[in-house]
Amino acid sequence: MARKAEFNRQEVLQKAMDVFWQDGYCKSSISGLVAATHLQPGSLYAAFNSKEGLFLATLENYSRQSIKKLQDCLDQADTPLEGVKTFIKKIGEDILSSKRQRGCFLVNTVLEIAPGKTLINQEVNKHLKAIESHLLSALVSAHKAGELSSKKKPEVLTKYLMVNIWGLRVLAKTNPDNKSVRAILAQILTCLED
Amino acid sequence: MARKAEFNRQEVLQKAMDVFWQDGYCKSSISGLVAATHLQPGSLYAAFNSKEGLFLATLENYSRQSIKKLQDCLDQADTPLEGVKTFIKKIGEDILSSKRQRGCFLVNTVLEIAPGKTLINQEVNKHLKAIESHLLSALVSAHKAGELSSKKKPEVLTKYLMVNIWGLRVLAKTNPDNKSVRAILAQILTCLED
DNA sequence: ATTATTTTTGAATAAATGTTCAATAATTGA
DNA sequence: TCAATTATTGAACATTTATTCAAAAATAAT
Repeated sequence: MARKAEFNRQEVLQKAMDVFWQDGYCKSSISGLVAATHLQPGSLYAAFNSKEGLFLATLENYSRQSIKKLQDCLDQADTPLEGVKTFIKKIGEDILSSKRQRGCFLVNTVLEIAPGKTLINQEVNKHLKAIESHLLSALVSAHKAGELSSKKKPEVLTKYLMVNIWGLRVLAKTNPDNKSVRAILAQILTCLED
Repeated sequence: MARKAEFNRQEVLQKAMDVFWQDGYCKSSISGLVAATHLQPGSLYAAFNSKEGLFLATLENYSRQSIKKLQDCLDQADTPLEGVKTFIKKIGEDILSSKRQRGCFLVNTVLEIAPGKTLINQEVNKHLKAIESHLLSALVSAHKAGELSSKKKPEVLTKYLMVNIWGLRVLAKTNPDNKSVRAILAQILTCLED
């Protein structure tokens, strides 16, 4: 017995995420978000409470998509280790192919938001840990399957890979040339090969 | 035949840098900078032209200090390779010791500012390349001195190390525990040891 | 058709933003 | 002492900001 919402939540989230991802939280204005989402301020606030609320929703949206990408790599690979390697290689391809260098939305956000116990900080760290945890379980599987040297500790390897992925995401923002990206990628992957 | 400026440029730059480094370019307000530097808006604008101008000056200030830190490591070490190792270890110590996790001012800035050909983007990339170039010459020296396996290419190694340093700087913003940082650091350093 | 309920609209609000500038103060050389 | 020159002050400016809300529109059940 009421009116239905006219907008598609997922579409709005995607549009808003594009804005936030491109310009960062602080520089993204409500008027810009209104233009991008084709929702009036009132509708935006009715649906997401605040600029921060909308931002948190887009962060969650991004995190979900990122984890799905990792999971797809793992699902399609013959072995866990191959899946992890493919995932990392894809990050490299991503850097080389995409024209606009937006890096990683989560990493951008960690560095943009001042350190502290704000909601945004808590949430973005939660999302980063979720990705790390998925990567870890893949490497634990690889370890158990004997794909990794028994000397290697999956926990350490995972954290090291996360640091390298983050570094690659920074690299993405510096207009790197193809050759460099490929060479760096090869160097990173060596930790999984011996 | 004129009045002297009352403020010390270096002190003002340092205070302004603290603000920008802590909160980012966008979120740092002129009123906050006025409070931190004890300069009135008019004086700030007379000295630096604009918020952007002041920011660029603090970036340059930071870059100069960073390069000096690297150079100090190299100067005090017995060999170029030892100097590079010390520099990287110090980044780890920095992460572990400092209470407020501000990461690296340059990296924060690359990720905050939207990609494009803005002055800020050009300058921050210039500063990052300057650091990379200093690191490269150290590794070239190490290579010539036989400290590095002749198979290794200093250029690739440098870029790889830069990516890892950037990744460490992101890590700094995620409240990492001591054990993780040390383990990651050890893993990174292996590329210089075999 | 009527009523109840929810969504949409978009103008209005108060606060904060970066920047300017005329007035004032301080210093220097003559 | 007196100009000349430069620095400092801080109020004022026009924008832009995030947010609100009363009115209007749309839907669903009775």
